[in-house]
Amino acid sequence: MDQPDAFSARCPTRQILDRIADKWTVLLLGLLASRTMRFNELRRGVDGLSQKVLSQTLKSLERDGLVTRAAYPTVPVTVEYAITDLGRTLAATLEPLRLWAEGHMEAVEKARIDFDQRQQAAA
Amino acid sequence: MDQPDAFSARCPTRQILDRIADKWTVLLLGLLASRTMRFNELRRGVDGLSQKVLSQTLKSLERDGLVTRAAYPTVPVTVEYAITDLGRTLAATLEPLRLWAEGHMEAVEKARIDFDQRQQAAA
DNA sequence: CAGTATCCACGTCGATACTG
DNA sequence: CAGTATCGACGTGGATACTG
Repeated sequence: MDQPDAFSARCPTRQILDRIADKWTVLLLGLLASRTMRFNELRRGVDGLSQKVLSQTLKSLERDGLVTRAAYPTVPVTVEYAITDLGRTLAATLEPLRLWAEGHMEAVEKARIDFDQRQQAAA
Repeated sequence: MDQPDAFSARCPTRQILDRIADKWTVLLLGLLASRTMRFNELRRGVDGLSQKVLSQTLKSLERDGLVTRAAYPTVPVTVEYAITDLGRTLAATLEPLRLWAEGHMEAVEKARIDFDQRQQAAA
């Protein structure tokens, strides 16, 4: 049987990589790794994330077995999102990514300025 | 001064996260981590990646200081893409992501089947 | 070989309004 | 509170053709 290989477009791994290598996935799993949260709590936790995309992303994460959704018949309804064991293993590999972005922000911004100046000089 | 915070839409970190949490970035840096490669070599190495998107992505990676581009005036022209030290630190955090996708592919696919069946049963 | 330029189909996203 | 439905603007991406 074939080895999983993300470099091959036909491998299901490719599609999974596309889903997990996603800004919102990184941030949402980052939040849920610390504790269970409600829908609007997540919405407030991730600035700039619309209700529609949050809803879509959570549904994908649930379908992929990364989070669970629990609805309680209170009035109004209460819904709790929790990370699964599988999701926790992913969150552990995603956290360094967020930390890299935060830690190397200045280096990247400097590189951009240098690059843009070289472009300017060439033109 | 503000702490970098990817959860805030205004922080530059967010934009950087958006660029690095990308399928093609993961795969391209994965290839370049092992050795310097030519344009068409990268194209062949990443199945399903169009010439246009490869070109765009490489330009972004170069601008962000993650890869370097060296053109040699041969006929026809030879262009070598190499990873930088900064890029290497990112590649090191991206590789676990690709490995996670490859390693947990079956678990995710199983979760999807289960989820879809529950949806079916509910409808 | 290593791109760029152009066109267009497509999906994604935000905004808005509505519901149990 | 936690969504869904609809719409329209937008950008992304593929296919194709062309260039130094």
